[in-house]
Amino acid sequence: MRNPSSSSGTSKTPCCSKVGIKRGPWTPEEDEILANYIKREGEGRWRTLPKHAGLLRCGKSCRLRWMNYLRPSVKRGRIAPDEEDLILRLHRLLGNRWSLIAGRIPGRTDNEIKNYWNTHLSKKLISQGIDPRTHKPLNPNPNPTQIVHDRAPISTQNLNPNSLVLQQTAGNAIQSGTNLEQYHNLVVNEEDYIENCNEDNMFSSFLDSLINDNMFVNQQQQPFNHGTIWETEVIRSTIDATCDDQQSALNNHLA
DNA sequence: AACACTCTCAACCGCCCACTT
DNA sequence: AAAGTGGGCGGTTGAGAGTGT
Repeated sequence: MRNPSSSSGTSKTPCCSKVGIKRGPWTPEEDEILANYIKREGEGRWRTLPKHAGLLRCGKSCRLRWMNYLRPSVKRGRIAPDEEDLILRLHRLLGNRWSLIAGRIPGRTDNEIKNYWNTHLSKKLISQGIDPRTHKPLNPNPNPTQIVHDRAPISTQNLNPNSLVLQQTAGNAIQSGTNLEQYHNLVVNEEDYIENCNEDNMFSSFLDSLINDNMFVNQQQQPFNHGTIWETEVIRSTIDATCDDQQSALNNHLA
C-alpha cells in the first residue's frame, strides 16, 4: 500500500530489517496463520512472532493486524449513535488520546475511532460551527447561555501556583484514576489526593461519572448559576488545562 | 461507458516510554 | 548509568470503493 522507499532515513533502528518483508493488505491466509499462532502461543513477543509463525511480516504489522482486525473482541460494523455520542464526550475530555477513548468503548479500536473521528465527527462538528479540537465555537458569539462554556480554562497554575506535583498528579489522574469528587478534592488538597488515590478503579469511576451524566448537554442549555454545572465546568477546565499544559509544565520544571 | 473526483479506512511511519541487560 | 529492545501511540498515507458528470 505504501511505498517502501518513502521511509525517512533516521538513525533509529527500524523495528525490522524490511528486507524480504511483505507489506500492504493482509491476505486471508496470513490472517489465519497469525490468528492460529496467537491462539496457540498467546499475544506478545511481536518482534520474533513473524519468524516463529512463518510470516513475512514485520512484528509491528502483526501486532496492528491482530489488535485492529483479528482479535475476537473487535466489533465490526457501523458506529452506533450512542457510541458516537460517547466518542464525542470522551474526546472532549481526553483530546486525541485515541487509545484511552477506545478503552472506554467495548469492541472498538483506537485506529477505528481515530478514523471515524477524522472522517465523520470532526466534519460534523465543523458543520455545527464547533472547533473539533477544542469543542468550542469556531466563531465565538458571546451570549448568556454560553458564559460558562466560554470562560477561559482554569490553569492548574492558577489553582496552585507552586505545584508541579498537582499538575503531574492531575495528569496521572487523567491517565489512571480518580473520581469526580476526588478530583475536586485533588484541586483543593493534592497531598490528600496523592495519599488516597487508588488509581485504576478511581479513573473508571471518574470517567463513568463524567460520561454517564449529561452535563455536556445541560451545559449548553443551563444558566450560569447552576451550581453543579459550574462545578463540573471547573473540573472540566482543569482537565483541559492539565491535558494541554502537563507536558509543557513538566518541561518548564525540568528546564 | 468512461473518466474525474471524493471518501473511507487499513496499514505504515516515526516517536516515545518502560523495561531489561 | 547507559544502551538496547519491545511495545504502544498518534499522525499520515494511499489503494480501492463509491459517486457524480
